[in-house]
Amino acid sequence: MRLLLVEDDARIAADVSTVLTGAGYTVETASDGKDAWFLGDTEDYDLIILDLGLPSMDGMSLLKRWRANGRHMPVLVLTARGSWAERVEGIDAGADDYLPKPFQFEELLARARALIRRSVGHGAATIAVGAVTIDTRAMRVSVNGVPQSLTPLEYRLVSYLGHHRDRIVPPTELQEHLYGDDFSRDANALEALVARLRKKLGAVAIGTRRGFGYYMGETAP
Amino acid sequence: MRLLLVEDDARIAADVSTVLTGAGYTVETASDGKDAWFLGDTEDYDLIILDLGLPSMDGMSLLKRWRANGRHMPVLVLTARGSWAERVEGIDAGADDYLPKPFQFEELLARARALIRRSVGHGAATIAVGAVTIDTRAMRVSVNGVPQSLTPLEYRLVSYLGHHRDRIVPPTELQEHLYGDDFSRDANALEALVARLRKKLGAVAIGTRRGFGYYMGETAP
DNA sequence: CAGGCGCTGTCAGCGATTTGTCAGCTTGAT
DNA sequence: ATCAAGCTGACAAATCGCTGACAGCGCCTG
Repeated sequence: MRLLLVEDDARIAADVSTVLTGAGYTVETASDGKDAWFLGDTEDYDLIILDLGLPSMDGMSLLKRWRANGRHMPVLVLTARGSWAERVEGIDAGADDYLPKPFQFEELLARARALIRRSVGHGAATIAVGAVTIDTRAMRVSVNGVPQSLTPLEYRLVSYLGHHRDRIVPPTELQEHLYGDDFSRDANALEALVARLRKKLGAVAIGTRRGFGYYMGETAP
Repeated sequence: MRLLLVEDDARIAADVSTVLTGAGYTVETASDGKDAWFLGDTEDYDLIILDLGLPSMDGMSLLKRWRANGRHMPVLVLTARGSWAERVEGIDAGADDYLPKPFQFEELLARARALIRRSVGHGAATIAVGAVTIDTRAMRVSVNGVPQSLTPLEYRLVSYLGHHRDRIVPPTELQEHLYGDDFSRDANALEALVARLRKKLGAVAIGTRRGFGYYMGETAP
């Protein structure tokens, strides 16, 4: 984990840095606003610890400018104990957490852990099979990077096949998944659906094993 | 946005609930640990506000059990002003933020906003999508800089879609977050609401993906 | 307390899209 | 070569979402 500590008081910076390093983080330090701005804007940190009241650019503007530039890393703001109005401003400027000075190092560490823990695990759930990519979060499917417009039923079908890639899925299983317990449909409905899908995703995207079912990906001959 | 407030003191619960509702949230309340446990474990909330010291199960265990079950919605913990050691414990148990009582309602709101926007992945308090700008702090929406007067329900809808921009939001999810557990309404109520909103924000502000849901922003065809 | 107003849910009808069905065709296994 | 499984294009039916109108409700004002 890589942290940026923005703090102008050299002694505090050294102390905090020591504690953080001791806790297993890689710590870089910026002592003035310009450095901080540059580093925060160009480098990737897992967390930035930002002291308000810096020379050459105040911390609040720094934070606002990072956010305006679309930087989403977690930021923990350190500040002198202030009024709640000040805290509200800091939070709305895009701070993720706020710690009044003086603070216990344990509390700093706990909050740092919490922020880092929260920022991971936002992984995009996408499945890629051949040229086809399924973004399950956005419910969007693309072929060679080109987004396709699928109907709800079509999407459910690729999604199911994608989740069960490299496996032959029997038609009965697909019917069950697509239509639930509603038996009324002709067996051909599924075939027609597959045909329409292949037209959008490319003929090779979905394979047929005669007598067994459909599949995406690789299956033993 | 749908919130769960866990608070055993009925008067505090009523006050806080009123404030939150006024700020445009859908608020549900649990007054004891068992209810809270069940709701937090089975329902989808954008934020849980948790008072420590409940009858029948204390807040800290509640939080730990949710986390152990893999629930990672943001949780804001309310507690009597305590030692930093207690705060550290709360944070390590999985709390996302911590607010000592007594507190100013503005600060509660600011922290709630911060947690919600962070959990959906952006840093700033205003959300801009196309011509539409949502100021979550002032609860104002403008189109091309021109402020619009929205009804409370309309605001909740844009707000939710804005927070989840570039993502298709299924109608069921919207119903849940607009109406809470009161699911008595006709599906058409939502459609009517969208129609009214489009009349104010412009037809292109909110997109429809037939069979999937509504969205703001880019979800290329 | 009455009246008015704004908000929101319900209804009914309309297009447009999606999906099932049918009929004929292609393909692969034996 | 034969036959059944699977494919495809066309058409019809079902579904979904949009809209304008209306009504009930709560709230404010006079």
